Amino acid sequence: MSEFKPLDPLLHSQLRLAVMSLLLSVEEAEFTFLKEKTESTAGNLSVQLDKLEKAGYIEIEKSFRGKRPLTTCKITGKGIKAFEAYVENLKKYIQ
Amino acid sequence: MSEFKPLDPLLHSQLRLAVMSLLLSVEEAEFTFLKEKTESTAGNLSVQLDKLEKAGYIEIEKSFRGKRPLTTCKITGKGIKAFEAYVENLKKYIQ
DNA sequence: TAATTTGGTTTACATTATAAACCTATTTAT
DNA sequence: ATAAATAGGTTTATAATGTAAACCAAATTA
Repeated sequence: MSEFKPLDPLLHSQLRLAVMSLLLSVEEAEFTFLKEKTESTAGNLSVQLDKLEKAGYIEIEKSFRGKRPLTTCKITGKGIKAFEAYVENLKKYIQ
Repeated sequence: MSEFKPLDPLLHSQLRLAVMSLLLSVEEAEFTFLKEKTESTAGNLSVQLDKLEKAGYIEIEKSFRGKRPLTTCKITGKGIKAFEAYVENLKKYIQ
């Protein structure tokens, strides 16, 4: 009943979890949007996005808007599944 | 609406959260009980219990059962409040 | 043309988590 | 009686993680 399954360390991080949460609702978001919503520093966000991408939880597209770089993120199917599993496991910790 | 409040770092840790979760339901638990339920190593558990105690989230009593040392833990009012606040904040991350 | 801003990345440092090693005392086996 | 194993932990060393500060290139503004 009260079994504590391991919590995916990639998701059990405040900033990465916030990012995933945002991406779940919007399905596509710019770096600056994520930065504002999460109130993180750019450096921290950059690092954490990298990790999520390497895990295959999000996809990152780099392009230009006008002449400036633009980084766009979207969650993947794998990311959605991982998030859902994480939430299911987490619930057993918090009832 | 979708504001991400900071998650108490003391509780946003798999093992410490599991411990707090257990202590909430039983109100008093022995070291070995916590160790079995959380499937943690004694060393890790020892360290994490220390942190929870230093934060005032739990109380640790050391005594003897027969001739052997016995460590008993119980959650404090402060701990309960912190746990509840953590859960409230966390919910905004996971809907 | 110098300073500031945008949109980030890289790097260095501090914190954290974890396992391994250790410790003291007790119990069991020889 | 002595040695080996077990109980019930703590301490310490190392690896992993999170974060901010420093940095960079290009564009914009003063």
